[in-house]
Parts: sequence; C-alpha cells; structure tokens
Amino acid sequence: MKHALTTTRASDFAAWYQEVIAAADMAEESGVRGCMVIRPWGYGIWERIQRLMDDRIKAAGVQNCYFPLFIPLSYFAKEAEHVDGFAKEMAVVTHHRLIADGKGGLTPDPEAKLEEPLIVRPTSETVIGAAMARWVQSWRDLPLMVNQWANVVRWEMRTRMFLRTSEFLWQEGHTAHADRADAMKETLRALEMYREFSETVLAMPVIAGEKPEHERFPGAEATYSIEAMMQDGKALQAGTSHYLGTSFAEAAGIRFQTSEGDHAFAHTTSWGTSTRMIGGVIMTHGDDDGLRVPPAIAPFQVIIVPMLREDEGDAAILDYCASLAAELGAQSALGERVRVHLDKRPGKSAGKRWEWLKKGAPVVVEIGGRDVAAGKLAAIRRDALYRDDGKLATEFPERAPFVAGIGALLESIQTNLHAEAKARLDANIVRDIVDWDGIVHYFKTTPVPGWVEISWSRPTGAALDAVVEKVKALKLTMRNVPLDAVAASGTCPLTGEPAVERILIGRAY
RNA sequence: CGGGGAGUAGCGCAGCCCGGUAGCGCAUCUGCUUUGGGAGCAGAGGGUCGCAGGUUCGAAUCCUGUCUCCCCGACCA
Repeated sequence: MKHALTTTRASDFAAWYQEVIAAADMAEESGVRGCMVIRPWGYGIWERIQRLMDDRIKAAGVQNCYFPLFIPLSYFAKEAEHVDGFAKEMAVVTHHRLIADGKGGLTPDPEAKLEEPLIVRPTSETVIGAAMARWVQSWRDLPLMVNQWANVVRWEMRTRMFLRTSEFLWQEGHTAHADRADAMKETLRALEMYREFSETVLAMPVIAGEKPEHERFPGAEATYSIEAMMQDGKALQAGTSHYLGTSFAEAAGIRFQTSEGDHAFAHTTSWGTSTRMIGGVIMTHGDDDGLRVPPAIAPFQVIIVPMLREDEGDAAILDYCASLAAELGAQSALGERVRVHLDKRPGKSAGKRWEWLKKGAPVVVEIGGRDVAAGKLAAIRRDALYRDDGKLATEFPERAPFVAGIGALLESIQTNLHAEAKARLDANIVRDIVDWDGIVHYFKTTPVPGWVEISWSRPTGAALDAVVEKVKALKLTMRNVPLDAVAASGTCPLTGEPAVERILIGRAY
C-alpha cells in the first residue's frame, strides 16, 4: 500500500520519527546544537497541552508564577546531590559584554567577567526554594503551592527532537508542606494528575509508579513517574513527581514556626511535564502516513478543504464551506467548542488534503461543486484512513447529520486512539517471567520486545549497582514499580533474594 | 565526549576519487489539456555547493580548522 511517508515504522523507527516531525511541520533544526524551532503546528499542540494541564494544576489549588532564567551558582551549590546530578550538563553565563576580537568577530570582554557565574536553569528547585524561604514563616503559610511554565536548559550529549533537547519547554510545580504525609500526598496527587492527563488528553496509556533508588531525581527522597510504551516497545518517561523530603528546605532555609511553637523545615515536592510529551504522542499515535493528533490536543480538529477550480463556481463552494465551518464551530466536542479551520489557500485540493493528513488533523472534510448541489460533503477520519482495499475511506454524509454528529465523531476518535494504544501496552507487558534466563530469552527472541514486570527484592547500594549493570548489558533499564501492581512473590530473578515488590524492566528513550 | 557517516535549490539526491561555465527528481511558477480522489504535456524561475582560512591561473571538488545533523557507545532528573 502506498503511504504518505517514505520511511515506515517497521523499516526504521528512528528515521520514521524524524520524518513525521518534518512532514507534519512540527519542528525543525535551528542551527544551534540540540535546540529546535517549534513550528506553528507543533507549538499549537503544545498550547493545547498547556491549556488543559494548566486547568488541572489550577483546579488543584496551585498558583502560577515566574522565576528567573538565571540562577546564581551559589544557590545551586547548596544541595550537594542536586549539584552532582546536574553539574555535567550545565550552561553557564560568565560574561555580560562582548568586544571586537580584532579579526572581525566578537569575543567576551575579559573586563566584563561576572563576579559570580550564573547558570541557566536546568530546573528551578533552588531559586524557588530561596523565594519560599522568604514566603514561609508560619505553619499557616503552608502548604505553599506554585507552578511555572518555562524553558530549561540541560546540555545533553545526544539530543532528539522533542525527546531530549538542550532547551525544552515544561511546567514545574513546586510545593512546600508542614509534614511528610502532606508532601507525599501532594507528590502522589501530581502523579495521578499526570496519569489522568496522559490517558484522557494525550490518549496515551501509561504506568504510574515509583522509580528505583538509582533513577531518582538528584536530591529527592522518592521519585515517581508515568511510563508510556512507544510503538517500538521502548519506554518513555513522560512525567515525574518528586518527594524531596527536607533537604532542599534545609539548603534554602524554608523554615517555619509550628502551631506548637517550635521550628521545623518544610517538606517540599516538585513535579514536571515537558514538550517531551509531544514526542510521546508522535511515537504512540503516528503511523506510516504521518502524525495522528488526538482531538483533545489538535490545534484544529476539523479541516475543510474546498476543491476550487479557479472558475465562477468557486464562490458558491467557498460560501458553502464558510457556513459549514460556522455550523461545525458552534458544536461541542470533549467539553469545548469544535476547532474548525477552512483552508482557503489556492492550490490543488489533493495536495492540501495530504498535507493535513500528514499533520494528523483528526477530520478532513472536502467540498466540491457536487457537494454544494447535493447538500453533502466528503469526510475522512485520520484514525481510520484506509478501507480494506487500500483506498481512502472517504465517506459522503449529508451535511446536517454530519454537523450534528461532529462532537461524537471527535470523541470517538479520541477514544479509539486511546484504545489502540492501550491494547498495545497491555499486550506487550509480560508478567509471568520468574528467572533471569526467562528475561534474557524474552528480550533476545521477541522481535519487538515490550516490558517485563517481575518480582524483585529492591536491593540498595552495591547490590543495586550490580543489578543495574546486569540489566544494562541487555540495554535494559528499570522503569518503575507500578502503584497498582499485584503483590510480589517468590525469588528475585536479579538477586536471588526474596522478592518484595513488582518492577517493570524495558528498553527506554 | 570517543568511533563512524553526512551537509550542494523548499525537500530528496548526483557531481568530488581524477580541480576547468551548477545538475537530476519532487515541489514552485506560466500556458494548454484535464477535473471526486496525491492529473498529463510543454515551458520557466530558484543555489556565493554549512562556515572560515589555505593551495592554485582557476576550488562544490585538494588541504587545515570550525559549526550543525544522523548512527553506535558513554551520558541522560
């Protein structure tokens, strides 16, 4: 069957991923190492994610604010584990002026060296912690819950668009609480928010769980994640939530007077999701014809393409399209007005149709003179592009019932995309392996391996290091300990010790 | 950051070894024909060959440096 992309998922998944991004006009190279230009269609998807996530964040009583891009090195140095975790990937500002280098170029002015270097934030715990120290005096000031939408920079060695870029966009929530129980409750609330968001908005099923010790955020006491399975079976960590204990509060001085009159350090949390989720959407829903955008995050849900012939009949077609767009736009889907776009650009309608299909617009409607005369239209749904015979599954409904049913149609596409991905996730987690040979056999013989969930002994220290090395030899990593896993049983295949909990293992991005 | 590959028109590529007027396909534009599923024919426009030096009468081509991308590894909350 002929497809819109030249690379298929089966032939070269990594190349396919890049082709989708290019073909859907989502993002492109910027000329700056590891940084991308996010184009309107990609950014429009991000704006949708922002809006729907922001609604949830605010509904939880968290307020938005904004903190500086630059963080004094001294702030950052206060939490030792945090520094160790990020020091190797830091962008540092050392000068504030340029001068001519005598060769026609510019160079930092040695006279303008900063007294204290500024780092470009890789995350904002330290600078937000400093503010929280000022804002929190009394137990009455807690909990303090803030969030910011921002860009952060991490100088990664190897970058991939949306999945791991030097600069990325995200939201980072930061909260301070009077005690451990309250902070842990917030950590898990944020995790559940991410799980629900991923499932219902991104139509991307995930497993929520706790990261093993060695995968924790630097400085955290506990890290939780949502893990999504891509179409190549690899895991993508799509959101994290951390219980930070009191170490960041101690480093920043977030101290308060309790109702009993003594002093205590706050228990803090942080949680984040980023533009990486867009990479997850691509690798969850994309197919060999490009992207498929879940209707909830599609910048436009319905595209109307008039089939113009540059003759006197065009005016009637455009009138018909305009009134159809208005009627569709007055309908609701997924709790919002339907987002309709009338593509009035000149050009061949076939070319425009494929452009929108590659972008993944959920529904493409084409209108020709015959439709105007008959009061009908031609509709293509992106989640079910082809008929069994390989031709486009275009339908030709009457206008009025189509308009009345658009909300239900978009909702069914949203549901359908989720169901497809959920079936794939469920089918590719193996839960009955009980020994190391079984793990090796699974990953060596399965053409597109997914994940295995095993009972393990939760080793720590050197024993954990040994286990990490052992699975690394198979290019595997421990993903998380699912919150809703069944009880552990038997012996840990990795250590031979009695198992205490269930953990997911798989290849990861 | 180590090993490998690549950068030539909007996109995909050839030309480079062996230096001598910048090529092809798709896309774009024009004309004619066509017209309900990515139309056909004819013609046209578009590139300081990633960037900076060097060698040479002459550099896309040879040399040096540098930037960016891709693959493998290391790294990756």
